[in-house]
Amino acid sequence: MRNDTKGKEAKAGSKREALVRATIQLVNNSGFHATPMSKIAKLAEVSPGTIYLYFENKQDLINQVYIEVKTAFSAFAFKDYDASLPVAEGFRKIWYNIAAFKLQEVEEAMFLSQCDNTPMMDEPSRQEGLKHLRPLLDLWERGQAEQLIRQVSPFMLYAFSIYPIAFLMNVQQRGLYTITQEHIDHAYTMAWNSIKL
Amino acid sequence: MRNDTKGKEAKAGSKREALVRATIQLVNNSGFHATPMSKIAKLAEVSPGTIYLYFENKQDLINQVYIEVKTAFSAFAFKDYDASLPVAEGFRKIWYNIAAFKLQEVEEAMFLSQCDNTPMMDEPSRQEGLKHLRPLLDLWERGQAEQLIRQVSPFMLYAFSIYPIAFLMNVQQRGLYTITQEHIDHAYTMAWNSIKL
Amino acid sequence: MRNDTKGKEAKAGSKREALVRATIQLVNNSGFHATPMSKIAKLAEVSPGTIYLYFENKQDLINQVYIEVKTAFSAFAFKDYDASLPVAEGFRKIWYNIAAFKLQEVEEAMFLSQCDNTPMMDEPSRQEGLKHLRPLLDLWERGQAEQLIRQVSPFMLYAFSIYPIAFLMNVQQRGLYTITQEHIDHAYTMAWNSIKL
Amino acid sequence: MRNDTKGKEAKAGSKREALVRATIQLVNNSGFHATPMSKIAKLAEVSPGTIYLYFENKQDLINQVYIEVKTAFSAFAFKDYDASLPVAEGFRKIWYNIAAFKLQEVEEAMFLSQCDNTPMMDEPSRQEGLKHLRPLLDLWERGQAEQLIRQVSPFMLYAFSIYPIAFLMNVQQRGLYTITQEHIDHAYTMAWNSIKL
DNA sequence: GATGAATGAGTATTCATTCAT
DNA sequence: AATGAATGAATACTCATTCAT
Repeated sequence: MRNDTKGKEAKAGSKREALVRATIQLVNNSGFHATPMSKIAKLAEVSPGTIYLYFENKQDLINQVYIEVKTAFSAFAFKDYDASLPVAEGFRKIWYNIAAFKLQEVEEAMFLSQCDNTPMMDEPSRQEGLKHLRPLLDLWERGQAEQLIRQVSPFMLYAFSIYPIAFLMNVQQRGLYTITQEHIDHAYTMAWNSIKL
Repeated sequence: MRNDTKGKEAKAGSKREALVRATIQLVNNSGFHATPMSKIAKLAEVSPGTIYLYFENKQDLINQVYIEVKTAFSAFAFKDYDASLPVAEGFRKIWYNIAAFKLQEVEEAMFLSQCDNTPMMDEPSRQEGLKHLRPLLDLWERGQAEQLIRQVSPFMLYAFSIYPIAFLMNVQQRGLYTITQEHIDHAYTMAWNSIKL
Repeated sequence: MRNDTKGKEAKAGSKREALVRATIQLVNNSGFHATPMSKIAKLAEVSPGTIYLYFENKQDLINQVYIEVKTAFSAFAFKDYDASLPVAEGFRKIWYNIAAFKLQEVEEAMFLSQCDNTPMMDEPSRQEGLKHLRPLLDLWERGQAEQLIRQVSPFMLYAFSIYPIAFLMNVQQRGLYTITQEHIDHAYTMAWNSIKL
Repeated sequence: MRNDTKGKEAKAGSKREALVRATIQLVNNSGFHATPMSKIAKLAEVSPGTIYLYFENKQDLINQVYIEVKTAFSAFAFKDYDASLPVAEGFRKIWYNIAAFKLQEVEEAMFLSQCDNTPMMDEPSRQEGLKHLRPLLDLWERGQAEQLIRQVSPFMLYAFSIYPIAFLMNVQQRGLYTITQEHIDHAYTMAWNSIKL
């Protein structure tokens, strides 16, 4: 059912897509430098040479994948979010969105986590990725103006309210811990308690 | 003036030490797989062949370095800590110790952070590294029994009170943020607020 | 404005021509093996696949280009030459023609020079190219019969009277030397002095 | 007789030497870009990786080989030459030396010829190679001052008296022509006739 | 005829590891 | 213990060639 239809249904761009998916998966399992291009090609059912039709080189490949996943992440994070919401409600919305992403879209989330904690990413792409958080930063600023949020750097707010979710995801991924809806609700409370005034 | 004194001042085992230091530094800058053994040897002023007198292979090298740094970390974390201290005081002590480590011993801290967020470490070594946190887990258990600490998994407590420090360190390391004593005090409050009942 | 006119002005066969021109230019700059087919196609504003409509493969491509340029060369060399001319006059005519070719049609001349000094050409094509010099060899034979030209192999006559022009062209091409009409006249004298009796 | 003694007699530097010889031979037969490093290694009976112990990369390899062969060439060219000799005698000496080199040390000579007529060499190395001809240029200058040599650029003198030898070598190498001592003497006369006043 | 996406064999180069000294 | 020259398997990337459209 795959080979026979490949030429037809899998139109333009499908190979690029397959490569992106393969990259995420393999980098998650082995890390960037331990993942050969040939393996990526094989998993994507594509010739090694084909990679270079869509990406300039290995670095460009993860750069592009990173941007793409980061974009998907923020789309997810701000889904149904409205900047006119009250601060507490807005934060709750975003926080639950991010938690949902990290715990459902595990592959993507793990990939981002590795990119963000490793020297494999080059600085320009990292900067590019940061931009996407703008609405959250704006929300926090508003919250601080309204005396609802602690008067500390957004880095600090992020560290204590968002970053912990990544840890929980990692731990669950390694099979050490299983996160239920109740856990998530607890986690939200802890996040909010740490940043609220 | 270098060669002639090397043999004297740098007794037996000094080469191992130099290799460990070199590994930490280079892995921080480039990642595990992007760091060649030859570079490690060069920075340690040692022949490539010598590495294999002290370590079985590359994987064994980072494994050993990881354990070593993790041990140093916990020694630091529990310095002057006494299990008979009241919970709040005990936590404060440990938390400030860990923060001091992360912000002063940056090289070691960054190395651990990379090990913990990357597939470069094998599972046994990872497990080995976890053991060192025992006293903190005990403290939390006691705190929960005394109704001082939230009734959630230690993973959750760790995620919201300890893990954020690593983020702050990363951000400072990248030159995006400078952490003062005042920031640390704020951070402590946020950490405590998130886990206290 | 490019695509719509291509089909009109550049009738059939124009693509082949463009490919030949592109090949000459690129091989001059980088050598045969350092010139990818894709680059040739790009410079000729043609698809890579199109090359194989006109040429069997890469080797066939330079073979054909070589023959073509060699043919153009001899047409140039024997322009206005008449086998009934006196030997000295006939040689002068041919020599100046060749000099003019080498110094005016630099692209073609450099291409030939590279083909003749490199293992990139296969022997059959090389032989094919040699045939074109027949009239010059005949002239020399006549000159020897008339005791005007040294009794040595035509290879020797060629080496000392014709081959040097290629060197001058190379040197001028590299910007080390500029050749004026006066230089050419001197060169002719030197050529003639070396072969005359 | 080779394998059994390899480890002993073939001390330091022997591998480099073998690589240089292999490079000359293979580049002569196939050209620079058509010669894979692996083939060079195999012919030199050395591992591919070993090449990079002695040479930075492929370009550095031919650069070094070129300089080395060019140096051997000029040592040969000016053997027994004494700047105090009369011009005609000095030129005869050098010319015969060069002819001897080109016709005896065919491998080296062919290698130089290919380097000098191909874009494979980078400009710095080419310049470096040129320096070696100094004594010949000095001799020509003196000859011009003494009204013995034509008042033309040394490029022209070289083109007509030295460069032709390379052509004869090529032709002989291809099996089209066999050069005897008598031919050489003729050639010398032709060379001298072209540059003398 | 013409295209250009796709291929996969081939290439330069790197690097963990060994071993004779 | 220590060295470092040597290895060769592995890797990123290129490019001649094909073929479905």
